[in-house]
Amino acid sequence: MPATIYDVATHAGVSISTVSRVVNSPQGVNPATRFRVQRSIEALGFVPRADATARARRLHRQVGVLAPFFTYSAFVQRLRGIASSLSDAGYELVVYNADTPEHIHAYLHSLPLLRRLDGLIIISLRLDDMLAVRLRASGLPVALIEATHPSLSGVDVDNREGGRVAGKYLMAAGHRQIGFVGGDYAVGDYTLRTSQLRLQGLCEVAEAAGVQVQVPALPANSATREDAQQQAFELLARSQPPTAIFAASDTLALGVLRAARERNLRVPQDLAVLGFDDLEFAEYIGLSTISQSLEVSGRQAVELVMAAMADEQTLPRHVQLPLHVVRRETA
Amino acid sequence: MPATIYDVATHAGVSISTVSRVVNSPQGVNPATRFRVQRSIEALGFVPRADATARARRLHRQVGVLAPFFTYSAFVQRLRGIASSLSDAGYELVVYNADTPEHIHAYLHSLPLLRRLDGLIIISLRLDDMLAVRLRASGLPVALIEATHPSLSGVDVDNREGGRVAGKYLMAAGHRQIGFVGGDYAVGDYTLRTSQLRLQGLCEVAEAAGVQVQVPALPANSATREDAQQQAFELLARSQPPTAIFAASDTLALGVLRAARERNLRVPQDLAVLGFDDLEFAEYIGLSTISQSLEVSGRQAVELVMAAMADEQTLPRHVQLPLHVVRRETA
DNA sequence: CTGAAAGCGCTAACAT
DNA sequence: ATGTTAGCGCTTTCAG
Repeated sequence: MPATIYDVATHAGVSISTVSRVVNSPQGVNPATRFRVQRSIEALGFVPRADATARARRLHRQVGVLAPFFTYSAFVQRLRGIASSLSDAGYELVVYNADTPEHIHAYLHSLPLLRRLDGLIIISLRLDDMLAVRLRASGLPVALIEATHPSLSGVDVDNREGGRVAGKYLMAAGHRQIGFVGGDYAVGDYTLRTSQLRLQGLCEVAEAAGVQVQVPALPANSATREDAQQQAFELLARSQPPTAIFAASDTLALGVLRAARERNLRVPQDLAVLGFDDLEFAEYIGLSTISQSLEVSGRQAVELVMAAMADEQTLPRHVQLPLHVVRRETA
Repeated sequence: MPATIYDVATHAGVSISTVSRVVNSPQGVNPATRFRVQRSIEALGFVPRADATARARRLHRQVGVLAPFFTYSAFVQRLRGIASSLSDAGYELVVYNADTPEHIHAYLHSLPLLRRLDGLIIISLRLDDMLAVRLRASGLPVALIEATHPSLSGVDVDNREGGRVAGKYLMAAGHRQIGFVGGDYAVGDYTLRTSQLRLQGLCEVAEAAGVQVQVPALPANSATREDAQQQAFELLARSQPPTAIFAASDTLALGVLRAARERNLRVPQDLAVLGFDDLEFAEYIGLSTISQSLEVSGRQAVELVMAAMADEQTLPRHVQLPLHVVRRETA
């Protein structure tokens, strides 16, 4: 059994308060006593147990991340930012995998009551007003990533603007027939419709310039590479196929690339392909894409929860990250 | 403030013990009383606080994962398996990102003493005897992934055999000049040398068949795509370049693929490329590779820690996962 | 079947 | 400067 604060106190011939003090505010204790206690601490290998400390302080030094987990690789990128900021701040990261609406619901309702977390970061989940307000009232500091809500702090990007940026970029390269491939990952009522927004942005600028946007007839209610491939096949089979395709995510772009290869289309000469996200593999495969600074969004979210943790009354803050196209080889 | 067990007790006119009983072992409580208490629980929205319960039970329902985090995407795949098994078992997952030897050291020494975790899964870290024995003695149930040690449970694959499998596969396809591209991600003394082992396996079977293995002159002390690309360039510039390259990981294979493209080599006609890991993107890009069932390894590790948690005295178990080649388009 | 009371290992007033 | 003591919110003997 590891040593407790009582063992140290006995060993050093002082009270537990003194031991606690030399651990937490050494300056307030007599140097001689402090030294003696420190020796005892080392001799016994004493380390305050995190749970006992957490309980007494009512501070757990853990923040949670709730997300429709590995279904979408952008998650990992954001998590990387979260993890490193959190660890810099001396907090642990606990991950809640929520792939189904039921799981999400359960977590969202129990997490605040369990009181094990100092803060919670919610990724890529649309929250309705009731839930947002309830979370806000629960006392558990929250920050959103990708989704936003007036009553909760959040980081996001302007997805519609992302679509515009993509459209302008492709038009500037001379394309007059632009295809779109998209789909959102569905998690019931929590589903975020970023793909839709990106399409809207694309349409806006295309329409203004008199350029055609071709959207697959297939329902875009999924976000896998396979779906994207099918969508691309459909587009490419048309009488006047697009010369460029904007995919709503890098993962989907992979499907488009594959479709192009199977149809023996050269990229970007025969078909330009532009993704969205700038995932790690995008650089690897030379995919041109719209970067949304995923890692930064994670860091920002940590700042936001921290702010909420520091002052529960503080007003929600919203930050919008910039978007920019990363030109590589596919468009 | 959320309701406590005292509030419920008062509300129902019973003692806290009774409330605790209806929550934890309802069958031992008079149905009438139980019903009354249950009504109070619902009325007050009582949920036992996880930290208080954890403290009283000395069971936190959290297991940690320590790994040189996002440096290697195989991590994510394994984490997926861990996360889902853990959540099935009603445990939370806390992630410790340890990119530097210092961090790793610090975590390995503090985690057992902090006593916040019920178990720990350590990924891709070589532990020396002293550390392994110390961990074993610490009382914190541990399971290793990718590394193994006699005194700790672990899941791994036979990396040397992986190299053999790769070599045989490539030779069966007729290759007589096989290149190798490799490198291990370095984390000081904790560095695992799987790339080396895979190379050894390759050399074994190649030698036995009188086939040349070409290894880059560059020191392979890194594991990035860029390094792999440089290594591949070097190999391809030789007077008798390899007709196939075995990359020690899928990520490295990406670099080889890139090098091939820049040299205008058709894959697999001019150059066959075989990876290792079977990461998610391998399927996307049609990369032939050696699968090592990453997700399964995560699930297995959870089983191992759970076993260790159930009985601290239990002997360490070691499981070795099978390897198989996944034939796709690059080899 | 139910209640009283002793922990769990700390921190943080409050005393001295 | 240091010690005493009351929590923190549960679980779990031990009595009754």
